[in-house]
Amino acid sequence: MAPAQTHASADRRIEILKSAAAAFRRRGYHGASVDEIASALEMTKGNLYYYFRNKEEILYACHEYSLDVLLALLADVRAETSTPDHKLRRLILAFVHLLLDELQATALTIDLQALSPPLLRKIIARRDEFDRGLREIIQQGMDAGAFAPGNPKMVAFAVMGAVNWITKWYDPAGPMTSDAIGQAFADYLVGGLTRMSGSSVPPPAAR
Amino acid sequence: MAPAQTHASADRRIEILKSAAAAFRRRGYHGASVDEIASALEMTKGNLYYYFRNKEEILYACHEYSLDVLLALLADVRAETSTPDHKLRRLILAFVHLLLDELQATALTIDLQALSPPLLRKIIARRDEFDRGLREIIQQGMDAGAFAPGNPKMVAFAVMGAVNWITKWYDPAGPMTSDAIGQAFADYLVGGLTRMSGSSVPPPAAR
DNA sequence: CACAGCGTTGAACGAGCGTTCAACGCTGCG
DNA sequence: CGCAGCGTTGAACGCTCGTTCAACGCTGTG
Repeated sequence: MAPAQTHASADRRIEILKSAAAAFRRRGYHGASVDEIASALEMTKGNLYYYFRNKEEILYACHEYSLDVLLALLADVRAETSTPDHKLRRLILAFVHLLLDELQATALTIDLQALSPPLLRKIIARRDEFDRGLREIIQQGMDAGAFAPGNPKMVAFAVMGAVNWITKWYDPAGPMTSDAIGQAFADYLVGGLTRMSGSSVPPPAAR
Repeated sequence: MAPAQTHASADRRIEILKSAAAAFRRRGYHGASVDEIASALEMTKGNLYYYFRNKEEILYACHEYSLDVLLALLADVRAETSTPDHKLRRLILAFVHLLLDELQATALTIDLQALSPPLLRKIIARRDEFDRGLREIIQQGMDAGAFAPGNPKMVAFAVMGAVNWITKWYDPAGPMTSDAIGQAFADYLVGGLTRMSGSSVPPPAAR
């Protein structure tokens, strides 16, 4: 009946990850204490070690979880049969939504480099996978002439930066809902690439 | 003869700040040890306390220094008598250049929230000043019809995010020079806003 | 009722790190 | 030459925090 759980109460593990992600976002990996993560859940820090081997494994699991979610989204968008600009738009909208409403605004922002090399490599490999997917969409748009020509790698980095940076200023109590932010970002980041007609309008004045 | 120095060897202080900024970027504020900062300069950690009261003051000075540089740039650009799109373009180009070549790729990225409230407030006030300046330029462009209409606050956040994020992936030994990155980002981030004619072309297809 | 084992506790340990400080060498001035 | 003081040293202290672990309660099963 209950959903598949590899070992001990997977739900509890996820609660811990959410608390940890929030703490890591606020204070950074080294700044957040294990005790702080536990207290927020009204458990003792010793108890965390029943679910995770150590603090690093918690960080690793946070990144894994975020990447699971984001790569699933990417696969979803890729499978669509629509134009690159629709794909990019949907990707940004959903990314912002996931980031703010599901991932404790934390996804790819927290200290990757705190991980030891073997774990680090695994995370980087998957993050690169996401990057490549994003670049592919942008490249397709450029090839089709729907997007202004440019370096898709740089554009992808710019998009990722703009979106991930939201973490730094977003205030759930602020005037902008996560939806409104997503719309505004998609408008700017996709609209800015899109050339009016289906054909070749020259790139903007600036050289 | 020597340039103005408030107290003890200002040059030495700046060397320390550079080392600290680099360490903070790699490991984060809490992850970087005072000893690590000192060792990189072949000094002992005790000696750092001759120049700074404590670790927090070093972090504070890093932010102050970065903001000095960036606000000077902003004032410079503001004083120009050119169109908003030229201003924005120049701001981005120079920001990228400063960030990568002068500020150890560290500017606004390092744990602000590690600062105690009084210091934090001072930094945030100046960062907001920069934000306001950026928004103002964007607003002017929208008012003049040179930029597509939108929420200038969101656009400003997106630009700041894209640029500051460079820190996370930039590799001085990589294929892209800081200049090339600046060009690519300015093309995308400004070009994306710019509407073709001087007048009112409707915003892109997507709603 | 007895037993098993999962989830939990809280105390204790040990390492790392920020910070302090008394003492030292070096440089330049009187 | 002797003195003053700046810049530097390195050892020591104390606190925080990650991690360990033996012991405990609770729940459900035989």
